[in-house]
Amino acid sequence: MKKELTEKQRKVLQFIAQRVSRENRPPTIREIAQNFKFSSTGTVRDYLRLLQAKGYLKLQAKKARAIELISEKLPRIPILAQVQAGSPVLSYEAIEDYLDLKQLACREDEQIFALRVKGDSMIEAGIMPEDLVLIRPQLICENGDIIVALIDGETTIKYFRRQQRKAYLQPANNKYAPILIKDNFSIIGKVISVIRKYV
Amino acid sequence: MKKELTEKQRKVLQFIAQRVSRENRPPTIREIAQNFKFSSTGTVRDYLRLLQAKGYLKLQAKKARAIELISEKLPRIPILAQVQAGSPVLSYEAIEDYLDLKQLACREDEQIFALRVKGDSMIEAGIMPEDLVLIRPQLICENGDIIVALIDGETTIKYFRRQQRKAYLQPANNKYAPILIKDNFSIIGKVISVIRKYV
DNA sequence: ACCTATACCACACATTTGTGTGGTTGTCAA
DNA sequence: TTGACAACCACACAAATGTGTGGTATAGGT
Repeated sequence: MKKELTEKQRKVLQFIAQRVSRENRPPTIREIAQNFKFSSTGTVRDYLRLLQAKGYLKLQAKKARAIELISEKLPRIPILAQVQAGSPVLSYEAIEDYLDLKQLACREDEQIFALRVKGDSMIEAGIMPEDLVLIRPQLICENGDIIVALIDGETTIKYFRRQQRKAYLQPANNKYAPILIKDNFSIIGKVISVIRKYV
Repeated sequence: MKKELTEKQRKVLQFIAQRVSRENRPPTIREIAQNFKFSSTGTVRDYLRLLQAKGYLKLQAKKARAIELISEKLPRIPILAQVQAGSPVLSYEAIEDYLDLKQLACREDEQIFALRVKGDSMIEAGIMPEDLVLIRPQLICENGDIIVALIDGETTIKYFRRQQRKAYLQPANNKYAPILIKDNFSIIGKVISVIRKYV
């Protein structure tokens, strides 16, 4: 079922994918023609039909911008199991999975939000200052969760630890001591993800 | 500049946003009319112009499906500067920015890929085992970059350090010693991002 | 009573856009 | 040499689509 693409065909497909990603809508046939300096719309139509025949996209007849990309065939961010010498060859065996950025934030109906980390209290858990942490709001949490809590009016990110009848907010930095939870405390949510960007 | 929407106007905007999200392209005027059972395209056009005037979207004249949503007005993942008590109220002042997952991987024409981290050699840089690191392939790098390199046939993530005429791969873990770069060495790319998911 | 805004409708029109027909050129394998 | 396929072009046509003009009805404010 899966058929290989020529270099040119791949470029056409990639152009469409870029447009969808950047402008949130597919290009028209004439926009594609313009990009590749084709003087005939027929050329593009032939490409589209070919790409459709090979299963890379689906066309809706007589609709404007009716190119539906088949997502499983799109260039995505592959998670590689192993890297070979030279330029990273994307051989089939090496691809462990694909990264889906959308699913980082899970469901759309959940009110996920992000916080920028201040301070080094979770540094031993790999949460560095200036990292972004994604938070799923929830009022209860389990022992060992990394949570965002409000204590004495201040936001803090810590491990949640329960021992016998007591609960603690525990930093991941031996410079700081655990905080016994008493009053003036509320849980904001659970840290579900950490994101860091370099430069 | 920012003006409030009526219930109906909000529903029209929401419908457009849903279509963009689900089908990766905006609806046509007639598709909107059909959804809301408007018998005239003029009705929809009036809504669109109104929404444009209020800053919720931008129309491109005489183009099909040319509705560009103004993203800052759409529900996204907000990066909060401060969190208030109770459920996180998304007050205007608290929102520092919005998280754009797409821009994590930068340009699409770059062959970004991801690796799952094995081992604890970069743990003091906040890169933990099982984290995903996004890699931008490049053959040269600067002093201090965190890079993925192939040394003696093995993939490794380290700091790249240059001193006088020598270059080292330096772990971020004092259990391990820096590795002097000699032969059998090639740079795969630079670590541009770190992503961690809990549960 | 008058003005403004929202929320529609009907219909014509022009442009955009997809589609069909019929080509050319070159390569590669049978 | 024939056939298949990639990679194009020119041009006409019809359908999809946005736009313009000119309406009606209702509600709220002044």
